[in-house]
Amino acid sequence: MTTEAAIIHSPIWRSPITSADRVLHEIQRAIVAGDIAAGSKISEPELARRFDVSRAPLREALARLERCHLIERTPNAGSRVVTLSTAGLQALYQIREELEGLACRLAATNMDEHEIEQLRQLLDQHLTSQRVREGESYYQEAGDLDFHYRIIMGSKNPYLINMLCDELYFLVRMYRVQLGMNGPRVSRAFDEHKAIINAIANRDGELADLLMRRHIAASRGNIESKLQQLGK
Amino acid sequence: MTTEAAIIHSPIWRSPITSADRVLHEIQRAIVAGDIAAGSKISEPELARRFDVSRAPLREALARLERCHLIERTPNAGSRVVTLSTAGLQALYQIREELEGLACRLAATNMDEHEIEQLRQLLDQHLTSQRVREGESYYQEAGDLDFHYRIIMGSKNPYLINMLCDELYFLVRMYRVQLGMNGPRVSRAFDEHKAIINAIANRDGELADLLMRRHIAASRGNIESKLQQLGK
DNA sequence: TTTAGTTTAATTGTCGACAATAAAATTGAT
DNA sequence: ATCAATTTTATTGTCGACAATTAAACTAAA
Repeated sequence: MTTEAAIIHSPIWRSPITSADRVLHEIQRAIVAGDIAAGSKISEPELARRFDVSRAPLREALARLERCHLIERTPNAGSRVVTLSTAGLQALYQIREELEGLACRLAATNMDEHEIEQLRQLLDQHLTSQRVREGESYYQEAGDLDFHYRIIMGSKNPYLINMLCDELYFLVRMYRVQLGMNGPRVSRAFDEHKAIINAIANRDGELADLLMRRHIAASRGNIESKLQQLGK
Repeated sequence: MTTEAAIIHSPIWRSPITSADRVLHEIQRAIVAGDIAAGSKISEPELARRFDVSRAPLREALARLERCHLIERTPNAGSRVVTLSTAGLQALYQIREELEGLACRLAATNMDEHEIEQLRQLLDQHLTSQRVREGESYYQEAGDLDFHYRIIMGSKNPYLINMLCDELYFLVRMYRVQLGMNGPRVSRAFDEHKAIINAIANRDGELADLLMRRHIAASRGNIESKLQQLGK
C-alpha cells in the first residue's frame, strides 16, 4: 500500500530518524488500532519502558499526539487517550468537509496534468485490487485514504496539508478502524471518487468541492450509524 | 483590552502555571511583536538563559510554537522563526476564510441570545473607544480580534476553536502587527462586523458565512498591498 | 584562489535524578 | 459507618550532564 508514502511530509513526520519520531509512530499506530484503548490513561514511565526510551523523547511524542488530537493532556495531571463519540465525530467531519472541499477547489487549479493522471492510475489499480479480494477491504481503506491524501497535496497549500494530514486524519482513521469501517460502501465510493477526479480534471473547482462534501457527508453518515448501533 | 481573556482556553493555553507555559507566552509575544526577528535562527541555550529556564520546558514551548506555525523545526538542525511572505499570507487566509465562514454558519445556530447580546455590546464599546482615540487604533486591533474570537467560540466546535485560536491566529496577528495594520480600515470594518452580527442574530448562517468571507478577503487585500509596498 | 577533505566546535537529542504537584491511602473524628 | 483531614505514594515537570549529529573552521591539494 502507498498510504505510508503519502503520510510522509512536513513537521510531524519527517523521517523517523530521531527516537521521538519512532515512538510517536508506534504510539499513533497503537492508538488508532485500539491497542492502547480509547479513554485509557497514559503513564509516562510505563510507556517509556514499553518502547525502550527515556521520558524526554516520549514527552516530545506526547506533545505531538496532543497536536493530532489522539490524546488530551492536563497540566500536572497527565494524559488520556481520546474517546470516540457521536458529537466528536460530527465536529471532526464538519471541519473535514469544509477543508477537503477547499482542497478540491484548490486542487482543480493547482494540480498539473501529470498529477491528475497519477490520481487516475491510483483509482484504477485501487479498483482491480478491490475486485480481487472482495471481502478483505483493508486495502480499500488505505486506497481511499490515499485518494484523499493526493488531492490534499494537490491543493499546494502547506497549512491545509498540515492541518488535514498531520492533525485531523489520524483521528479519522481511528474512527474508521475502531468501528470496523470496511464494508459495503466500497463500490459507491469508487463512483464518487471518479466523479471528483473528473471535476478536477475539468478544472471545475466548484463541482469538485460540492462532490467532495457529499462524499464525506456520506462517509460520516455511515460511521455515525455504526456508532449508535454499538451503543453510545 | 479583553483580548487576553478571549485567548485563554484549551490545549495550548491553559493557565500559565507551568514554566513551559510561561516561556511559551513570552516567546509568542516576542515573535509576534518582532522582538525576535522573522526568519532568525533560534538558539535553544540562548533562549533558555534569556528566559531563565532549563532546556526541557523551553523545548516543550518550541514544540507548541511549531504547532502555531511561528517557528519551523528541522531535526538535528534547529529552529527558525517563520518569514512573512505574500504566498504565505494567501495560503493562511484561504484557510481562514473557509474556517471562519464555517464558524459563522455554526454560530448562527449555536449561539444563544445572551451571547449574541454580549457580542453587540462588545461592538458598541469598541465603537466608542475608537471614536475617542482616532489615531491610535491598537485598541481597534484588539477589539477586532476579540470580535472574531467570540464568533469562533460561538461555533461550539472544539476542533474549529482549537485550529483557529491556537494554531492560526498567532500568525495572523504576526502579519498585522509587523506590517503596522492599524490604519484606515477601521470604520469600514465596523459596518462589516455589524452586518455579520445581524445575520447571526437572524439565524441566517449562509449570509453570515458570505459576509465573513468578504470581510476576511478585504482584510487580506489590505495586508497584501502593504506587503508588496514594503518590497518582497 | 578555489575546492575538496578533515578536524574542530557548537547545537540538538537523550538520559537519569530531583523537585513540585496531584492522586491514593490512611487515619481520626463525628 | 461515613466523611474530613492528613499522610503517603505515585506521577508529572524541571534540571544538569552526556551522546550524537550537524554546521563551521581549517588545512591541503589542484
